[in-house]
Amino acid sequence: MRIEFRHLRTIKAIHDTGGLARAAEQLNMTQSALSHQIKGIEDQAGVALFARRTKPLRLSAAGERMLAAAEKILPQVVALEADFAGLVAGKSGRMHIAIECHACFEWLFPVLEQFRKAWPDVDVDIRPGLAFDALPALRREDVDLVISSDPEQVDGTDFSPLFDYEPVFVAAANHPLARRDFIEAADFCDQTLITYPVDRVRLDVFSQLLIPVKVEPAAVRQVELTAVILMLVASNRGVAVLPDWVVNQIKYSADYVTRPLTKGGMTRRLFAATRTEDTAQPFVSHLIRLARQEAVRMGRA
Amino acid sequence: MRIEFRHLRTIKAIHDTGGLARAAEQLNMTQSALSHQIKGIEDQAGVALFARRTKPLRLSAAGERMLAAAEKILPQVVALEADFAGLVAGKSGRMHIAIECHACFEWLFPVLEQFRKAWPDVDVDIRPGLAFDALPALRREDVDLVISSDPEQVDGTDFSPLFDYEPVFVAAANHPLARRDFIEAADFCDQTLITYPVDRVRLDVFSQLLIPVKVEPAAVRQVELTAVILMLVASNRGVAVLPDWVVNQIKYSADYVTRPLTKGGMTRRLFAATRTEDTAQPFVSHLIRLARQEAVRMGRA
DNA sequence: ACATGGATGTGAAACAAATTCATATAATTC
DNA sequence: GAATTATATGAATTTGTTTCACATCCATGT
Repeated sequence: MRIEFRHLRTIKAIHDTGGLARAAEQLNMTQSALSHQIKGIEDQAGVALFARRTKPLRLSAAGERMLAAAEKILPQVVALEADFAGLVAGKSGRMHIAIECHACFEWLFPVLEQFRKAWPDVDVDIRPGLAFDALPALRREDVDLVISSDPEQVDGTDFSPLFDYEPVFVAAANHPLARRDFIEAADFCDQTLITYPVDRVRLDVFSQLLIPVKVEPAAVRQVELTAVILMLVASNRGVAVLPDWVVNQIKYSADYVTRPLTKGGMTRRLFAATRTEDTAQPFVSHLIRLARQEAVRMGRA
Repeated sequence: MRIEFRHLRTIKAIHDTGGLARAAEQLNMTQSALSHQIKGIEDQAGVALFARRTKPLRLSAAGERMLAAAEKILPQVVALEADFAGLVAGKSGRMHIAIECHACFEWLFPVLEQFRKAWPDVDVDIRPGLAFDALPALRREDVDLVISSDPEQVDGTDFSPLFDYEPVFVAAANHPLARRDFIEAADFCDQTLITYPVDRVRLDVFSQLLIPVKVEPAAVRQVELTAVILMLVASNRGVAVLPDWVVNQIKYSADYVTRPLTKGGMTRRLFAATRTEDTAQPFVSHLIRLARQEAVRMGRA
């Protein structure tokens, strides 16, 4: 017989109540059961847990050590059980997020800051490096939410719309294309296009504009950070296409000009993909609500 | 079914080995048993511990939390079991000491310092406030060793001789009795006697000298600290009787004079009382050996 | 798609362990 | 020292865990 929590609870109860009978009552068992239990541990460990010489059973040296261990360990189990209870009640959980849309970091981060305050027991994280393959990762429970603009009809996966955005053309104020009313695919063929370092199919410019008409920019340069992309654009090292809300926040700068893509402009919609079973979880829907609010806030900025 | 160590071990093994089958092998059980076990916890807690969607069974959010708890708790149990093993092997244990002889603090403390280094896993303590009633406390396992000069023939209690000492009369150098060759009981009847604040029967002067011949000092003043007793004696506020080894250490001072009690001097023997079952414990006998060595050292001082 | 191999899940039976019941034994109190 | 209170013990019982045998499921290659 190995030591089990049961035994720790028993030791503690006997010590607290100062007797087998009272301890048994507290644990909803018979005094006999406890006696057998103690005997079991003593046989197994080969040490006496109690001084039998006296009547109101007192702890021996070994017993004291076991009690000390019990007082340290039991609360941790209680915490674990409470944790589970929280998980069941939807008060705690995990919210690991994959972002297909590279620029989403910008608005997601402040949203998560808010979220953390509302759900302190939920384990929040953003998992980069899943730009492609994000939906399988969702199924696999590697992540719990995927930000994507390409809803797919997958069984067991819900796509909740977050907000619409417009991929816009960005160029330096003195760029030749800056004078156009709108930009077309063909305009890119003699341009250097600066993009995030992800697969082309994940970039709106390519998937929505260039690939369908088979236009290839003169050059493509991949840059990680949004701020750097804008810097390069400002210094006329190339042009870019970014979500409107990224550029909105620096629109006041005279260095950049934004122009719609195609005559009427292009509209895209961002979705939060979640497992159907999780969608109803209170903290999941709350995060989605927060994201929508953030979109409104960005629109005003 | 409540959470038990078994379950923690299971979770950890599955995570470590990355599969039920391998984990089962490591735990010397069948894969089926683990499957049932997991189901048991999941039913009980109402949470899924694993993501069943994938094949190489992966931990879910709840599972990760349980694993975290397991990694924290299991080592503590191992420590407890190691502790027990040490207790059995006699490498660890408890050594709570009661001193009947109030002045024994002086030599016991350095002995315990040495002892602690040799037996770091033994829980050492000196329990004051048991001056009387010390032997029952030993039986009761309140303490594990009693320093006493009154061996009693008690069943199950061993008295190991430590060393002999001589209770000596101490007075200021200019005290009238200082000129005597030795001191008798009758000499106390017009003196103020300074003693430790304990029951008279525990004081050698009374039990060995004054009580048998029914002599009462003019006054008795009780003082806690040895240093203070000597200070008072030096300033002629009274006389005292202390073990020779206490006075030896300050003998060079011209302020005090020591004289034997009765013509031939009085000899007393100090014993260590232990429970018979414990006497053979290696650390118990080692402490007794250290005490005897300390006596030799004191004799030389 | 379909077969295949590796891994997990499940029900019934076997097994092991913990608990209870009834009662003995031991320590404490008056 | 009798009464009282507290712990121990053995056998029976109940409860819980593990095994066995087999069903299922998932991933992969064809």
